[in-house]
Amino acid sequence: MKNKFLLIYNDLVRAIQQGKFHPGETLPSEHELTDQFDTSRETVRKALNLLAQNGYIQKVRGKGSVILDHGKFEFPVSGLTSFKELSNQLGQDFHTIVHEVTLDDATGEIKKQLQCRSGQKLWRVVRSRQIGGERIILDKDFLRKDLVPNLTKSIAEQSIYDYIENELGLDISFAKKEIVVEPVTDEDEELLDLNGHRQVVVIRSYVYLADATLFQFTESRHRPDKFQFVDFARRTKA
Amino acid sequence: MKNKFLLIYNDLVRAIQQGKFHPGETLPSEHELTDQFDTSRETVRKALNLLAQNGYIQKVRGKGSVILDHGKFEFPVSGLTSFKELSNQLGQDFHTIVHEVTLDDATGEIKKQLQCRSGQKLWRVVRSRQIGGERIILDKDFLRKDLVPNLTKSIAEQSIYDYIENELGLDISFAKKEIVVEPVTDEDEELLDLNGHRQVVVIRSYVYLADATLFQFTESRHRPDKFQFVDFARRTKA
DNA sequence: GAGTGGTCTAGACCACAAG
DNA sequence: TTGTGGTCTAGACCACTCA
Repeated sequence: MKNKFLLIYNDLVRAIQQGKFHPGETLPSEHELTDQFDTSRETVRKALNLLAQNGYIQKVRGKGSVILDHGKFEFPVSGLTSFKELSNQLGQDFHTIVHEVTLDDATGEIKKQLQCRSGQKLWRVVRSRQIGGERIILDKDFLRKDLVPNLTKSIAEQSIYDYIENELGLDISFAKKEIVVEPVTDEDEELLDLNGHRQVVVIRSYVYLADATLFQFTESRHRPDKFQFVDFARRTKA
Repeated sequence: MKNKFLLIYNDLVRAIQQGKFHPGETLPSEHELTDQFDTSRETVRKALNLLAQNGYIQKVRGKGSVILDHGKFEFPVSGLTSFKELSNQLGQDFHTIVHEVTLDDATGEIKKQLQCRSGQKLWRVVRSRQIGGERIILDKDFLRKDLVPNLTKSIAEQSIYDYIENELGLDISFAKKEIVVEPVTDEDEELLDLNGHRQVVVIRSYVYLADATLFQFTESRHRPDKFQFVDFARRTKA
């Protein structure tokens, strides 16, 4: 970690999580933090803006940076968290079942969605996620072969994100998601323990790298009674 | 509009929406924009960071600010958009039916969620949202009476957000949301055209003002076949 | 009036991409 | 090597809150 503003950010997050500051209280002023961290005010402000973006504080002009009650909300399925990170956080009884790791030609809808040229090869990965003995989530991933040359069942059993970021060194940057509810398919029936449910919650994600190339499309199908999505949204100014 | 960086932001958004820049192309460099807008580079960067946050561009070191295909995704229920704004955007056949505008004592779960003192009065508003002749959404709002002294059926028929922001001058700033799927209640049966559906998608929102006071709790219950949520998420750095 | 955060400046040096 | 964005600085002035 070499970025000064990230150091400050992490310091403050830790301090808040350790309860050194309590919800409703204010952080030290920007001027004080500037002195404490021996830096410039703009750098402190960069760190504070990150804290605000992530729901730790709310900056109030004339008053200070107010600590928010961040802990009240966990973020189990929010943002770009991968399933592996999730299971670590929740520490429950998780298991991944890999049904398919194949290499196909890009066709039809998927091809259009991934903006592929003709002849582009795509990895197709199908996995069930088992939680507490029940298969709750069906994940169907499509990844561009030119960006991810090798993919094995064992990688899919661990974390594909881990592999992509740490082994391949690709930088996953942002995603667009759509959440809808749809009737169950035959595939859902086969690969999930639906418990009589006739609909699933479907999260379709388009995942981009830091250089703005779209490289993955994921369809994540959740049994509705186990689905939760948490979101923290700041209002965009006109 | 007096903020220079917002001026630049709005200029660039307009230019992108008008197709003066196309997806995949890059914006003029920060140095060029600094000259064009006769400002400092940090101010240009503030505007560009806003564009990136809102999914218009992706900044790539060494290359430039790449235009993203923003238009492919509409944002019908994302963020803090109110129902009124929605109907304007979609230009469909919308109608709001107000069932209840009452003043209650804060009690039980709601009281805890809004962090109220004893004796705090709360507005309780119940509305159905009719789209294309069908009652699709049931909105139940709870607002703090001390912050919103007057609320009428006619305000509830228009936009409560409008009233709060433009009439009362309160500054709605951010919200925490939870999305889950739940079985229908008797109230849902009565106030929605469920069309046989046995479950609804429930969005619970906690809405905060700019000074970090929590002032509203909303439960928005959607018929699943008409529900859609769209999200643009940037990865948070460690 | 003192203290807070919000905006803006004019420079500097660094890391990365592409020719 | 040139041009790009990323970080950082040391100041300035403004808008707001609160005593």
